[in-house]
Amino acid sequence: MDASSPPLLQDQATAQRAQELLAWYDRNARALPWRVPPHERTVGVVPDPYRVWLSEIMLQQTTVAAVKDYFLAFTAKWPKVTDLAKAETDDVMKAWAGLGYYSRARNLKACAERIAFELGGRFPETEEGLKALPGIGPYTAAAIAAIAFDQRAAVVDGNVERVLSRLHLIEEPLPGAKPAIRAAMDALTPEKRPGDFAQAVMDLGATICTPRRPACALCPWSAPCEGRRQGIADTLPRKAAKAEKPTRRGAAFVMLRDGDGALALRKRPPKGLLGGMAEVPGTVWSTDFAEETALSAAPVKARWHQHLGVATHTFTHFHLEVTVYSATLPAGTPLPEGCWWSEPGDVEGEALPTVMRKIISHARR
DNA sequence: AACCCGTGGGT
DNA sequence: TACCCAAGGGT
Repeated sequence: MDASSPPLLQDQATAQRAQELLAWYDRNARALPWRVPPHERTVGVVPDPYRVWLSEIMLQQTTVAAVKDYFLAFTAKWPKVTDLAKAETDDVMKAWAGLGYYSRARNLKACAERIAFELGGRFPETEEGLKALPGIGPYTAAAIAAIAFDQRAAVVDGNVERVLSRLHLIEEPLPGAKPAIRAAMDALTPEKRPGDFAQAVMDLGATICTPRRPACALCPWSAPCEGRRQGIADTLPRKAAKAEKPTRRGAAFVMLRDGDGALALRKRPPKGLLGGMAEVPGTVWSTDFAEETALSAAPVKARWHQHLGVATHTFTHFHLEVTVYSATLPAGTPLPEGCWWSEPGDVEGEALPTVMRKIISHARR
């Protein structure tokens, strides 16, 4: 189905349903740093596509609360897409550190360069054009097209899946239910204010139609909601059971320079887990890590001290336990290839993912 | 198509 | 505590 053409099934009841949600949104829209509030949009204020794009990338699988400060920091540092395009990749990775899913940061930089240097500094205004850019998939392309360019696009994220699976009592588990949900959103999305409509469904999902204990009494779609009528709204959408997470183990070697306490770091390979981020040198993380032989993997000969316990972290698909060793090296000790010294005041600003900050912190115990 | 890819907050 | 989940994309 082509979202750019009007839906054949936008009958009167469907149109009214959309208008009821927009009216709710006019009164209840969340105020967010990247958003133009509905009352300003009606006066002709249009959101900056750069800010819409940046926020949408940051919000991929990431909560509003976590994104806010990063968004403000990025837009203060790089006010326009051309600023971001001209930035050093390392600086972008440092600014992204802690937000997770680091391929987003690399794609963000690549996308900014494409727009600044190949597209004359302008974002494509269609879903198709947007989706051709790195880091922009079906959801993000639709969201930018609708929010920044008033294109009628079916924006489907996790909120939309939850709200519409309840509204229409779609009981097929995800991801199988995606086509039906997408069709439902397409049928519901109005010609006018498609961006506000998308954000309205998302706000509804975030504040009323929540995963657990939805506040159906406050919902503007309470009356037509089939899931509520059947009393099973809070069980939808159904999802396939997920595999359990194995535990991987490894060791990390915290090298401190005698005198100033500088910390030795190195850069991870550009792709894969924590790609392109800084790390404390260590072993690979595996399910059959041999604790006894860990020290033989130390990057330099030194008096290694093993810290009690382990640093733990949980990734998307595995748990991690890291045995932490530390040593103080005499100033002038040559570092292994690829390592650098990060001085105490600089460590916080390095492109260190959260797991590495935990490991460094553990070395103080 | 199924798997890989982070993190923090809520329950 | 352990699990769920969040404005998903790439391969």
